[in-house]
Amino acid sequence: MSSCDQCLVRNRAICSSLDSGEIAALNTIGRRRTLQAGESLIWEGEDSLLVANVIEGVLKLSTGTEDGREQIVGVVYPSEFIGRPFGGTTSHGVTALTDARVCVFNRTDFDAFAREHPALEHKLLERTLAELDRTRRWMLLLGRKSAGERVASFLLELAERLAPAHCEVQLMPAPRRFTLPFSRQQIADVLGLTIETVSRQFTRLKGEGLIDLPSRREVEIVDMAGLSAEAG
Amino acid sequence: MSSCDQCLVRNRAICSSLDSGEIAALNTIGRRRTLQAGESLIWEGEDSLLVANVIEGVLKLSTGTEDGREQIVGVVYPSEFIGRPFGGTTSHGVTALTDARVCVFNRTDFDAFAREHPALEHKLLERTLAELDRTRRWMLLLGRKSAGERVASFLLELAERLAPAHCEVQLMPAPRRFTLPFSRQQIADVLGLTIETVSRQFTRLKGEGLIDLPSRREVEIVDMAGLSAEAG
DNA sequence: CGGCTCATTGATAACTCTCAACGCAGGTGG
DNA sequence: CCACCTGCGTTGAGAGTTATCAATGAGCCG
Repeated sequence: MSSCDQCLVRNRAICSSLDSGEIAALNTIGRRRTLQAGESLIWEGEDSLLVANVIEGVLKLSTGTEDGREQIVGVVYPSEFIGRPFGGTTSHGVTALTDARVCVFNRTDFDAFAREHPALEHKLLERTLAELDRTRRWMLLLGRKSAGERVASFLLELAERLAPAHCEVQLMPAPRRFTLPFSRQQIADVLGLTIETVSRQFTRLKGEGLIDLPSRREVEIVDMAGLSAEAG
Repeated sequence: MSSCDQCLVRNRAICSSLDSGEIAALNTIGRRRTLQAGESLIWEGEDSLLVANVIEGVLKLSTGTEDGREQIVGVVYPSEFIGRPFGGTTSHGVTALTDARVCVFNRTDFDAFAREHPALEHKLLERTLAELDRTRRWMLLLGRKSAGERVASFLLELAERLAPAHCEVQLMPAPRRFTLPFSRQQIADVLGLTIETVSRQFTRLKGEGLIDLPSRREVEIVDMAGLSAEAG
C-alpha cells in the first residue's frame, strides 16, 4: 500500500501545498520505489524522465569530468525534491548514499500536474530558491576555504541537516552525535579534496579534541564552538 | 519615461509571461534605476528588500568570509532576474561590474504580484532551475579543476553568455572577440584563484596561441577547439 | 611628465595531491 | 572458532600546484 496518508514526509514535502483531493490525484501518477545504497535513480546527461520526493534516506547529486574526477554538487534529505522538471537534460546523476525510499513521478505527468496547481509550483519555487542559496554558499567553501575549514563546515552542516530527519513537527537541535551517510571518498567528493586529506583533517580535529570518532561512520561533535571557529 | 514598451529585454525577461494589461500593472510597482560600475544594489546578509530585472550591464553576486576572502557565486546578464523573492535574507551581495540599468521592485510588492500571476511564477521557477543547474556545474570547476582548466572554462562560458546580450530574437554564435566585464581580481574571485595565478594562465594560453589579449580588458579566442580541450 | 591603479613576472613557501605501505573491521570458508 | 581475504581508512614521504611576498611594468588621468 502506498497511499500518501501514511507518508512520513507528508507534511514537509511539496505535497503539503495540496488539499486531500489534489493529493489523491497526485497519488495516481506517483509510485513508491526503494533504492539500495549505491543505486542510481537518474544518470548524468540523460533526458529528464522522472522527478521524485525523498521519503527516507540520503541521496547525492554528482557530476564528473571525462577523465573520471567527480564532484558531489548536492545532497538530498527526506522531504526534499529530486529531478529537473520542465524540460532539459539532467546535468547531474542522482544516487542513493543509504538505502532509501522515494516517491517517483513521470516527469511529463508531473509537469502537467504542476502547471495546473500553482500552489505546488510556488512551493517548488521556494525550495529551488532555498537550494540555490545553499549551493551558492557551498561555492564559497569550494573556492576559498582550506581543507580544515571545509571538513569543519561539512560536519556542522551535516549535523544541522540530519536533525529534522525523523521529527515531524518541532524543530530538533542539531545532534552532537550522528552516523555519516558518506564514505571518506564521498566526503572528499563533496569537499573537492582527496580521501587522504579528509582523513588527515579528521584525525587532526579529533586530536585537538573538537570531535570524536567512535567508528568509521560515526562522529560526535565534542566542542561545537571550537568546530565553528575552525569552519572559517 | 520608463514604460515597458521600449524595454530592451521586454521579450526575454520574466515579464514576457505577461499580457499587456499585466505589464502595465507590473510597471506601476517597478522603477528604473541606473548603477555605476562598482555600485552595489543589495548587500550580503541584509533582509531581502528588493528584486530586479537586469536591462543592461553585467552584475556580480558575491559572498565572503569574515576575514575578507571573497567568492563570486554568480554573474547576471541582461534579461536575468536578481534578488530573493519570498522571504529570507539575501545570502550574497549584488554589485554592478559595468555601468548597468535595472528595473527594481519592492520585494513585498513583487511577491504579492507574483502570487497572483502563476505564469510569472512559472517563468521564475524555470529560470531558477536553470540557474541552479549552471551553479552546480560551476561547483565541478571549483572543486575539481586545475587553474588552467578554470581559466579556459571561464573564457568559454563568458563568450557564450555574452553572445545574446544585444540581439533580441535570433541566436548569435559565441563571439571570438569580446570585452571582459571583469578585472583580474574579479576573475580570480569567480574562479577561486589568486590574481597572480589568473594572470599566469592568461599569458600561458596566449603563449600557446589559444587566445590573444589585445588589451587588459579584451580577449580574442584564436583556437576554440584548443581552448575547449584545455577546459577539461 | 609624475602619480596612480592594475597587471605581469619572479622567487619562495605552503598546502594539498600523489604514490605507497600499513592497519582495521567485517565476512567467508575451512 | 579462527584464519584469511577484501574493502575501506589511516599514515607516511615526496612531488606538484597554487599561494604569498616582492618587484617591475603598462596604461590612464591629472
